[in-house]
Amino acid sequence: MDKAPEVFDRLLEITVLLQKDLARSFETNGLTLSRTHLLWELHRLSPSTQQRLATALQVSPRNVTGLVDALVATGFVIRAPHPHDRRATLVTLTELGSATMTEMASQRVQLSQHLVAGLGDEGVTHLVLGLDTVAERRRVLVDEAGRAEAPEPA
Amino acid sequence: MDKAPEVFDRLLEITVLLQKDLARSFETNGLTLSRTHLLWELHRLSPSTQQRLATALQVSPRNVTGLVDALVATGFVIRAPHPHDRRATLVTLTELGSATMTEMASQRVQLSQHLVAGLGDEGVTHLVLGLDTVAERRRVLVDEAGRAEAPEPA
DNA sequence: TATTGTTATACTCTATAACTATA
DNA sequence: TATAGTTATAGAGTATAACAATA
Repeated sequence: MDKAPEVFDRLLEITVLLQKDLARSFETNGLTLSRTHLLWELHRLSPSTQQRLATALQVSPRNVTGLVDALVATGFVIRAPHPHDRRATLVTLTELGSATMTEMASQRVQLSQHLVAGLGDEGVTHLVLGLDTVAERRRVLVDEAGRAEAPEPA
Repeated sequence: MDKAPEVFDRLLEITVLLQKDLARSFETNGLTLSRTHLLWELHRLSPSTQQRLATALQVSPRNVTGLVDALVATGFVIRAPHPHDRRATLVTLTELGSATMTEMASQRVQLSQHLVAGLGDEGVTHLVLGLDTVAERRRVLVDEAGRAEAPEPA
């Protein structure tokens, strides 16, 4: 009974569903998945240039321009000139943006606890260990593929 | 050291990365994530009406029309009239589509095994148990939210 | 010369609404 | 009357390329 072959499919299926759940819940706040993702990174990165956000999100600078435009229009962030580099813009969370992210952080903690309810401390530890292993192995694979100049995993 | 609060974030992060990896590898075959998703469902559902695909993918019928158009144009599927219902269309994998999905299935098995390498049989069992628990708990949450008529998890 | 962000352009995914042809 | 699929329309996300201002 080797269950390894199914791991990837289960991981993908669960998270696709969770993402759709999330997207639906964001709509309530007038947010989309991509915009929320940016906001979430900004929550960590404090005031940040768009360049930095583009790198963090692994997305084109042009894309960030559009997302920030929308978030400015809806009042979640503001643009301000960079104090030392007049080419750059600093994007900052407004109070609304900040409050929304704080709220979301606490909802995520709650959600996490719901999701693992019934596993027990040991079960959770095993799950996290498993997820970390997967993340690490993925990184190794990507590195190898990158070095071979031939992206190949599917 | 309660690790439960992080479970959701880790799950999301890993799968977002895996999805991007996947999308990149699909490009090699002239496929996108959504089109591959449809192909993957079709691999299970044999000849299928577009309506059924729309339900399986949780997507609008109009959307399926577009995806199938693209897959027909690139030779992965064909449309054929439904034998008993002249309103409906049956979508079927071509040899190319079928071969591509078979190949992908085997690549996913390989990828899965890579991803859990180092965990050991027991570790894998724990991981799968954890993922199943999460999936089950999510289902319960969605049901509850649905009954309360107020989608609420975040 | 290199970098930051923008305008221009284009493609994909997605949705709703109105319509056609069946059932 | 209800269902299967399409046309029409629209908005969001994404990318590349060309360009402006600045470093």
